[in-house]
Amino acid sequence: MTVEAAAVVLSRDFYARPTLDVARDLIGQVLVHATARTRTAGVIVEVEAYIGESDPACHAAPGPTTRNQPLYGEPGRAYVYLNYGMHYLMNAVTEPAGSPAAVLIRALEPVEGIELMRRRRSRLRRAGVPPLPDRALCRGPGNLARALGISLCQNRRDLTVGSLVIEEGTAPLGPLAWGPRIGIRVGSDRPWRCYVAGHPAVSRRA
DNA sequence: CGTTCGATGCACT
DNA sequence: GTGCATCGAACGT
Repeated sequence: MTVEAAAVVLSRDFYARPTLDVARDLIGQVLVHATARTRTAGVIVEVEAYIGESDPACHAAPGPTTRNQPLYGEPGRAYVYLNYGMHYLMNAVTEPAGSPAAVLIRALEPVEGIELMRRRRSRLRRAGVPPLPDRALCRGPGNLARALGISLCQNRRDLTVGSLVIEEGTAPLGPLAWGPRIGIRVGSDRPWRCYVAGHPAVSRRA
């Protein structure tokens, strides 16, 4: 007889803290999206912090707008938006309500529902093109959203309860590294990207 | 290896 | 009308 330990879901208090602390502590936790068919899940290995109206790269930089409203709201909720017209990017809202900030999830090491991930990621590929290796399924924020089936429907969802949650991880990962955030045109001086050094699922570039 | 560039939708000015 | 918190195909070396 086998007994599985019940997964512990991260509490709201976890998110209601300084964003850089939340970013660091999210590494190694497990992002889970359960649909009617299957659970897809992966260990977080790369994140970026976006902190306040004074951060020019944060969506709160222009002040409150329709789109960035979730950033000002309750911590522990999802902030999902469409980028470049084709990719959904998922954040976890941080800091107490009224303090607009979030952590962008940039890469996962897939652990569950890998075949479903591969199906969701499969583009129109010619015959003979090899399938994506596991480490590439959730490498990059747009890719992981697609692999987990995350879209605008998940915007504002409570990450502490329900079908989209972040659970406590168990296995320790390698040493962490900090560096400038990727792909932004402003605010790249702040070293607010945190990732597992040398992990194969971490997105490249610089 | 490396770099460039087009796809694509919508929030914001 | 402008500009993205991207991705991957298509080049060049």
